[in-house]
Amino acid sequence: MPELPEVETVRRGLSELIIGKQILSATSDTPKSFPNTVADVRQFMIDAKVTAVRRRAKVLLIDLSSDYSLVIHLKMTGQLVYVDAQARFGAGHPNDSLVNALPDKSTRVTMSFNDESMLFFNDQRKFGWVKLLPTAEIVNLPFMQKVGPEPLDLHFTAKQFRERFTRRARTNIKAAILDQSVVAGVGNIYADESLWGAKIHPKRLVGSITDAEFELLYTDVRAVMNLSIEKGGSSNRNYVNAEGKRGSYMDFANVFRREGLPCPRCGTTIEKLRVAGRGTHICPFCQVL
DNA sequence: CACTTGACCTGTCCGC
DNA sequence: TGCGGACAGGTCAAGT
Repeated sequence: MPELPEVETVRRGLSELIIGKQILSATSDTPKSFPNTVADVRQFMIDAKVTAVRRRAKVLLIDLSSDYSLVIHLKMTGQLVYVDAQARFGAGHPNDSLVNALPDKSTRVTMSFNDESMLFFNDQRKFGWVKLLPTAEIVNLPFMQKVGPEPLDLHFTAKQFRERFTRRARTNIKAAILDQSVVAGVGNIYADESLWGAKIHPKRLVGSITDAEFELLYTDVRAVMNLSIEKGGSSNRNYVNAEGKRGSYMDFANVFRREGLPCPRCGTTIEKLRVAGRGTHICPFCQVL
């Protein structure tokens, strides 16, 4: 899924597309994907206007004028795709190949707005979810309580970054950096990319990593995420932005899904291994145990 | 507590 | 062409 840069890309897109619009309908055939009752939807969602679109870690928050919010996690294969009235009804719209097919068999939630535009939550694997909750209760959710700091926060320092890892000293760095309670938003792609950037082997124990290496990792996590946001995220398989378009970060990836190809830094053949239960890509020359 | 593994789902790809 | 198994961007609930 969508890691921080992909969710941020969706957030930015939706901010431009749905703020101020009034929700006319919201339906789902998949209770697991959208557990709220019809009565809740009617009372707190229908006729409400979108007031803001926010993000915390990999969670997207759509605030409504009812003081409720849609809390959305895309997990592995979730998409939020907006379709405007012209794309729905007009012929030859530039977007039509991607958005005219909606809804499709992976559509889990369908919403419509007062300008005849629509928003679809699609999710092939059904791991993701949309939940309608009072805005004030979001901070009390268990995930929100324990999630770590935003790595792109201007006030987040390298020292704070390093100190977040002390609790996880006895595990490997890949497992630790994927742990959302350590730092928010890093997933499998950006874990591999940033560890390559900092020349740290993903199996290195956290306790063995030096301050200088943490400084590099801090810099690379931020650099990789900023670049990916600039490129509209990574479309490894399913990911698309709010307009149904793919991101291009994978064209700039150094190791992720590049096994068998040369390391851009030294030319050594990139290898794939398994670390923390996840497919993991390294340069065996740049990243040593 | 910290750490590891399996479960949740659907779809695709790869080897036989 | 079919079938079985591994694997896929994430998190949780169980185990130890």
